[in-house]
Amino acid sequence: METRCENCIVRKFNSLRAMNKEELKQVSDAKVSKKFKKGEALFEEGEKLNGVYCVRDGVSKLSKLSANGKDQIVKLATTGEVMGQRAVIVEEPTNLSAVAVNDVEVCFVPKEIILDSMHKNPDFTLEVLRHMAHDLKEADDVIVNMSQKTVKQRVAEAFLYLKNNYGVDEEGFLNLTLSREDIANVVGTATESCIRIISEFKKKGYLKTSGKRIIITNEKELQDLVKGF
Amino acid sequence: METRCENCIVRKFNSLRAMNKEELKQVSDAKVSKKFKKGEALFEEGEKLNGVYCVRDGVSKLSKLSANGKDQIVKLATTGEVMGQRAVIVEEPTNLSAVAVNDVEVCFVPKEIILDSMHKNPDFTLEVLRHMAHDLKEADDVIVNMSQKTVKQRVAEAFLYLKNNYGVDEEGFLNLTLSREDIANVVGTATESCIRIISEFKKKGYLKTSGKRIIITNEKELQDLVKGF
DNA sequence: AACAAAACCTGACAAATATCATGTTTCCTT
DNA sequence: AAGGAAACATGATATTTGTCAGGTTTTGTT
Repeated sequence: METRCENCIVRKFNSLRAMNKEELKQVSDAKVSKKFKKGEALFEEGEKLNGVYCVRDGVSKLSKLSANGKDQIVKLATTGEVMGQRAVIVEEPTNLSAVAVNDVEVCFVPKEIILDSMHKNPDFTLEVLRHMAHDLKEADDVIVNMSQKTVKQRVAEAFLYLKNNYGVDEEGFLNLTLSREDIANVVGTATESCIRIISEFKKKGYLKTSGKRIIITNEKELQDLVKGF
Repeated sequence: METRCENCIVRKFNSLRAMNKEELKQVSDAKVSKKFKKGEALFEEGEKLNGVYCVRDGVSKLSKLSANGKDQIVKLATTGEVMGQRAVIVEEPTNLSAVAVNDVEVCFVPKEIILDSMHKNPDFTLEVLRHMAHDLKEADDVIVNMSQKTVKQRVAEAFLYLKNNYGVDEEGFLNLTLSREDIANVVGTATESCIRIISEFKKKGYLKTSGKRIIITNEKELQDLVKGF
């Protein structure tokens, strides 16, 4: 397995691609590889992060606990993404928890290296800024969806999102399998409501399930539903 | 009125404070002052922005149109804040519209100057990054509020927000007066529901109104409500 | 001051969603 | 393979919220 950041493909997808050779060498020398099993927490809301987590493999859910005790999943972080950036930049405790959705492998990069590069290399800083600008736009979109779309629309959208971002296997099953509870927490609804809607989608022939694995059988109808038809 | 950016107090509150003398001179020479009356649009969703808007005075609402034709207000931008940054950085059309809530005065700064400084001055870029990181955290909080709190809680929270951020006048009236419709669009609910909740708050003695001006008469109860008591 | 337009308000009702209770299936551990 | 825990599922019901329809008040303009 590749252990030098300079040669890591994952890096191509995140802001580390704007680093120069020396910087990458520093990162490579300081980074620590960590593995987490499905369900384990990488870090918890309120924790001080001593670095960022560059995802090599697997998916993590970034969530925030609400006053009523429910987790709201704000984002799913995948191979190539960097977690914990925000907290490191503003030097505050993180506002989100990260939990492995499946087995996850990350490279932990100490914050000093990141902050140092930011002061010295404007291209890197700008690249981080672009990524954050992108995240902010996505967050705006989520806000609008949450407040203006029905739960049914949001569930439909979640499945389309899973298909578009993680794809399907040979049989057509979604590559990323989330529990009903996780889907409910993405969508911001009660688990029972989420299950009920999935049942309805099955009855209408939009979805098929086998255990917890899911096939989208009528993508068009789901899209129309999201659009409000 | 002060027209040189170097001496502008407003700047102290935004990322322009990280600019050096020369950069500020450039900004100052290139900037154009613009005024907008209450209700006028500074820019519209989908528009290409040729620069950023530094708010000198007044408040604007940043909103996004949803599929069902309702505006969702994502943020209120006040004196000292910079609008349009995100779109300029990623060089995409803006995802938000900006409309003046009261009479607004801004300085328009051409994007070339901003982008140029970002490439040359890492301190400035980092400062912009910090502001964006802050906005992103706030957006995360809004997402959680939207999905996990009731409309009543969100309305209560909106009033507390207005008090904390814009203060009250000598008589105790909130300095920033929003229409019921605007409040509904901040909170993500129907205007009628918003009005009903305000009426309820008045009956319970949490609020008093005079025309569209509002006094919070029982802040504690509103806070408890938000916390879920 | 008169008028129109916009904003505000309320009631009645319908729809969406949460909650509680309970049963079934799946999955993991031994 | 058995047992138990967790996840999934569904019904009954209560609550929340949206919608429509009709008012009243406020505001701005002539």
